[in-house]
Amino acid sequence: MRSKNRPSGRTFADEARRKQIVECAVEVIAEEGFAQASLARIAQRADVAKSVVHYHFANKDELVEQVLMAVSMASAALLPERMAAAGGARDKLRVAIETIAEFVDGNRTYALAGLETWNQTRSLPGRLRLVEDPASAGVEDIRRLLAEGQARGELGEFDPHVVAVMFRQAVDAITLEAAIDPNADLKAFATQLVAMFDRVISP
Amino acid sequence: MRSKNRPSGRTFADEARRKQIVECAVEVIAEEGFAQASLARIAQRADVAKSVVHYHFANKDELVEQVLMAVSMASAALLPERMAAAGGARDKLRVAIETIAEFVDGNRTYALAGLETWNQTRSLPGRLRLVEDPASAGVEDIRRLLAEGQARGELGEFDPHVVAVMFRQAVDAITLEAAIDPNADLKAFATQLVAMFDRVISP
Amino acid sequence: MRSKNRPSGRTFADEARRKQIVECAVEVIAEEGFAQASLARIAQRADVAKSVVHYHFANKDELVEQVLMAVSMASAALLPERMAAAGGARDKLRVAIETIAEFVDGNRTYALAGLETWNQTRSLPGRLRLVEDPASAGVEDIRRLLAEGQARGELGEFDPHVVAVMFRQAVDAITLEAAIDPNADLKAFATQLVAMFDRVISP
Amino acid sequence: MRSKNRPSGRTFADEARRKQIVECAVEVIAEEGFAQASLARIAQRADVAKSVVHYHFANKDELVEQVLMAVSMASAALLPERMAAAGGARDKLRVAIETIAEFVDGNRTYALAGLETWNQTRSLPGRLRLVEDPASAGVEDIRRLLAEGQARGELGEFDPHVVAVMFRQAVDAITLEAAIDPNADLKAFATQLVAMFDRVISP
DNA sequence: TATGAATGAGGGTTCATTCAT
DNA sequence: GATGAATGAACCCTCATTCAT
Repeated sequence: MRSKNRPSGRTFADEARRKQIVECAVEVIAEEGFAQASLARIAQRADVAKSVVHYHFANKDELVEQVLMAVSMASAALLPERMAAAGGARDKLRVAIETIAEFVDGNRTYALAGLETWNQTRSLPGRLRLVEDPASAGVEDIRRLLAEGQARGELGEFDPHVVAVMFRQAVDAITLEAAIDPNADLKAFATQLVAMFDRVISP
Repeated sequence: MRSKNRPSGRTFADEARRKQIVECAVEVIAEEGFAQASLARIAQRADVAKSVVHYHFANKDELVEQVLMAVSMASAALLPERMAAAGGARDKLRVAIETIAEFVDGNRTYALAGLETWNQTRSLPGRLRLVEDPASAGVEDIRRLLAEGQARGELGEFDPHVVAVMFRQAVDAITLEAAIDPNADLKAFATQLVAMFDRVISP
Repeated sequence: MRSKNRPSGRTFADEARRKQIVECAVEVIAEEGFAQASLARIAQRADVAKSVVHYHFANKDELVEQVLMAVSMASAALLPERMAAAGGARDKLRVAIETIAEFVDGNRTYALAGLETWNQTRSLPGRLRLVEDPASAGVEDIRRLLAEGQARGELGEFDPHVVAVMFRQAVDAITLEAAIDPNADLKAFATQLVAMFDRVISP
Repeated sequence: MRSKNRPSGRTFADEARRKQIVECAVEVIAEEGFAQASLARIAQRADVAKSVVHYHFANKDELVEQVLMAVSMASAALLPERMAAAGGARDKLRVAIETIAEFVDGNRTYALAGLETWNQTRSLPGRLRLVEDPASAGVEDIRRLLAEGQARGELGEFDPHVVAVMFRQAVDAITLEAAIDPNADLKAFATQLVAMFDRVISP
């Protein structure tokens, strides 16, 4: 199994196949749900044999991990850059919400797959996590951003942990909104979220 | 199958067994995850044969439905009464959050099982819902409460739908907090949530 | 188990229950097929508990045996008397066909249940027969009737065994005809059968 | 599942395994009865895992369908050709009976499996048929043959439907004769059947 | 008498995984 | 690189049967 023996020495073709399979997994998960996303179903969608999936991924867990990775990559593509460009903590939070909403809007499949997968593989006591929370930009990062904003006097009084957690929940809410109603106006939804968080963290 | 022949005329003993099995299902779901909660695993926990579960429940869906019911019952026991007793919309929201946090705190297993089950059975396009969202007290109810508060001039300017959605997310957040950290101080968490929502909806 | 301990000392009520259950079994078998006729389904139809069936019958085989018996009894009620009243072998055969057709016509449920049950319990090498062929009045009896008719010079030349076998098949054909087409004119069908057999066995 | 992806593009080896499994199913059905022919039992006889059967057949119905097909193929191999070669209707009927008897004689397992399967899957009101009656060469075909013979003046007076039905019953009778007595002289049995039908349909 | 409750064996089916080619 | 074939474990479910009450 290449993926185990020389993790960094993969062929281009290799890499392409992997990406294709992950892509198909994302689609199946988003459209039919995580529970329905069997290897057979994914392979069928990729129009390859079931064993091809096992040739490229050591086991299903690795594929799921890559799905999470792929979604994480895709969603976080613009985020750091844009947040860095933003002025203060308030602006950064606004930009984060808007960017994520924009991403979800343009990549509903990825977003929904990420949420589905994340929910189904959430760390339960005893169950090991595969990767870090992909879609939420990291609760801890946000918490720190908020705490620093408070320290700088830019933000008002509130519990940074709770607000950071609710930020992650807001991200999920955007995706859920998209899943429930394919015609939902996510931009407007995001605007209202920004307004809400702004009211919470303003001095 | 009693559950088919006389759905409303169940024996005490019958009902007791059903409750016991539902209880075991709740525990397995909470501790090992919905996907791991096979009938075999649940029966094993109840220390009965697999077929006993089928004797008391027509099929797995009925059992899952009862799990959702049980959680819903348990969580909603005090909520309506307390909310009715509360003064205005702000107070009602505060009471709701505090009551739910109190419930989750005292019934972490139930709360987590509810969230797990709810996530796994969430309506995907094409998938039918069994029962209404149990843990969240109904987004629509909250939205109406908020909208009426605004109409009365009691509350400020904000999008009632978005805030209602975030209220549901807050409820989930409480449960997740409890799941992630068994020692989490949910009362404090709830207090901060109340503060946050209060800032959002105040005039 | 009464039915085992004192086979001839059954209560009236006992006997009535048995008959009722057998009757329900007949109906279920005829309407839904032998394979679908589980004890649960039969008990449900009789509006009694599944265990009641086991109280009155040692096991399922005994119930099936009784079904075969009941059908046999019902179908053979008039046959011997009418055949005895008939003149020669040709007349006896005619009367037999007509009587059976009449019975099937008036008791399609019984007839179909008999055929279904008989087919499913037919003696395979290794499998023991429960009772003798109920619906067909006995191939051997017919063979003897035919052979004696030949010996007496009343009938022509033909193989009594083959014709007897085909007589049994004719009986089944009547039932099948009724099963396939609920509006089939069995009387006419029987008339044609009589004509056919008459041509075969006439001198 | 090959059988789903490319139904007409099966490998040789694939086809061989399918044939082997069908063959084993035929044997189990013939020797132990249709009701006893579970996938486990069939797989056991084929000396493969139960899941192998599911790899080659989508479900049990497809396997049963193939059993019916196989029996049908085998039994009808020579029939059309030989009947076409026969002169008139009387000759065709004679050839049909003799050919079928010959087939049953040389393929008792197939014949019995066909009869068992056919009986168990016979259309009850509400039950769908998988394929057409395999073993009986089609009642309707025979009826037409007879009616045309009558129209041509080649045959005498009789009900073509009833005689066609009895022809099918004769075919079953041959198989049953073989099942009841492994040493039965089917050739002689067929000869007598031919004589019988000849007497019926001759002018 | 009657039955509610329980059970183990077995049913068909799906699945992730392995392996020879 | 790729895959067809096979597998065993586990899944949900049905069944005839038993037994205490």
